[in-house]
Amino acid sequence: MRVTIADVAGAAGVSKTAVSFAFNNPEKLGQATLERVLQVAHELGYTPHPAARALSLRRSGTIGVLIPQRLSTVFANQFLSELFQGLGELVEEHDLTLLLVPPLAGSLEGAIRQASVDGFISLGLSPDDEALATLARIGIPTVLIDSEGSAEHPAVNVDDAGGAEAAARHLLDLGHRQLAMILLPPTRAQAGPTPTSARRLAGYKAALAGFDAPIPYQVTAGATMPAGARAFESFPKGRRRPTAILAMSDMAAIGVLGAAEAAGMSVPDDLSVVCRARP
Amino acid sequence: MRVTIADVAGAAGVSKTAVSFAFNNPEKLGQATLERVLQVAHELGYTPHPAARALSLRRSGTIGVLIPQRLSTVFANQFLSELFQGLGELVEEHDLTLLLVPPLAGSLEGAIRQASVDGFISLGLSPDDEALATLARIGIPTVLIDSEGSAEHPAVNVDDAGGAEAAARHLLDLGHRQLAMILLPPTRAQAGPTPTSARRLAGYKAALAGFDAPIPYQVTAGATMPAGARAFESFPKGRRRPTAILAMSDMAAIGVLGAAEAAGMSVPDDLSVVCRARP
DNA sequence: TTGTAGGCGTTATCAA
DNA sequence: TTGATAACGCCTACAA
Repeated sequence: MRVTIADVAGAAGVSKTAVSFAFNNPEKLGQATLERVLQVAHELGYTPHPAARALSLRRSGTIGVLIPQRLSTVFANQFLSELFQGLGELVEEHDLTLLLVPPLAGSLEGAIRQASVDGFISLGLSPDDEALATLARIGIPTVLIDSEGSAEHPAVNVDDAGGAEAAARHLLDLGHRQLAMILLPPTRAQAGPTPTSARRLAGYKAALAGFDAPIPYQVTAGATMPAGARAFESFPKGRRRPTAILAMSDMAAIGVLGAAEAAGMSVPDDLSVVCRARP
Repeated sequence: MRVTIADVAGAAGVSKTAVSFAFNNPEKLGQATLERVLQVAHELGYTPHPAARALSLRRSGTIGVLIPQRLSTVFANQFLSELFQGLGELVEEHDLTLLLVPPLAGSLEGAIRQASVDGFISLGLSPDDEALATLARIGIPTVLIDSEGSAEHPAVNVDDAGGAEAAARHLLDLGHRQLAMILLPPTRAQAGPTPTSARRLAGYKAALAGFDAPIPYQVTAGATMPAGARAFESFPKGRRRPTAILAMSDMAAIGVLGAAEAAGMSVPDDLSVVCRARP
């Protein structure tokens, strides 16, 4: 049986209040009482029950991270990995803990119910996901990352357009005029370019608007090395051969590097390649 | 204000028990009542308070993972990453969630107190860590990974000796007789070989015992590529040149690969290299 | 089938 | 400074 505050109070010959104070408001207790209570508590191995504490304080001290993917895929993802590093440092500063909340038996909503958290951080949840509505109804503060914000849920997002524009301008500033863009493929869910792809493309175009360069060659490639290599093969040859590549996917860019090397080209001497760390 | 079970009961015109049953023992309710309660609960956005539930059920539905390192370092570690993949799948099967518990303000003990968990999995905690004693006193079931087990705490560990023996035997079976071993360096904390290094070395020796091979060349190298390259440089030349390497560190092994290639050797034609995925 | 009441372990209010 | 006592929100015998 777990040692409760009453056990400690009994053993130390004081009231439950005194024991509680010993842990939470030590200054409200006499020196002698305080020491005795703490001593007894330690001997008995007493620790406040977190759930009882959370219930009473109406605060659990943990932040939940809503993960729409399976937990197993999270750790392989470079972007998420870095995100967690930052989150980890941040919550630590505030004496909080992180609760990773992947879908429970396929459903995020079920998982949300289980989780005793003070707030959620949601990763890339679709804006129309049921879970977000649930969260709003229950009234748990939630911040979105990588998805469209809404009235009840503020969002933090990567500046796709700005980043893309900076990347493109960098190449143009270097003097490159024959560019090639490797775009992200549409996802299965929806036809047409993904919002991310569209925003980055807009950024590229914004940069180009300030320069007198021919329209860049465009090709779509999945986020894999072979896809990147195929994209490289598809580039125009001769005069219109691109001298710089804007790749939206890291993996595709790596594929380009390999293909370029195989073709006897040197990066960055013969070819410049820019990409993003985001998948 | 959070919607409670009483609010739902009031709105639906039933008792709190009925509402509770609707969620936990639906079969104990009449069809009509059940539907009405569920309907009202949904409209009001009611969800059982996890802390209250945990307190009452004496079970929180989450497993804590005790991480002696800072959370930020965890995601960079290949071994831990794979471990989490497995853990993630496992807890999911049982409708549990994983709570990552890094040191809170530098102290694991403080973090343990915050965490409302049914049990802990501890990663590489030193057997004499205060936190383990605390855990035992409080009485939270705990399993150790990567550390010595004890009476109160069972442990799950990598079979260092067995794995090393298998690796060495594999090379010997391939016909190699001139082996080199790249051992792990002692940690700063203690002089002499680490327990891991010692167990693997014992495994290597056990394999060698069954073969008529000269005593392998031994060199110690840190878990870095340059250290591996230096180890390669230190190998004997000529007749006693090793034809196969047993490396205890992946990174060192990669260093060996690079150095071998630079030296014009082909792997595995001129040299065999075996290593382990564990850091 | 439904309702009443007590307990889970803390914290916090209010007297003493 | 200390000690009862009432929340906190839920679950669950037990009784009706």
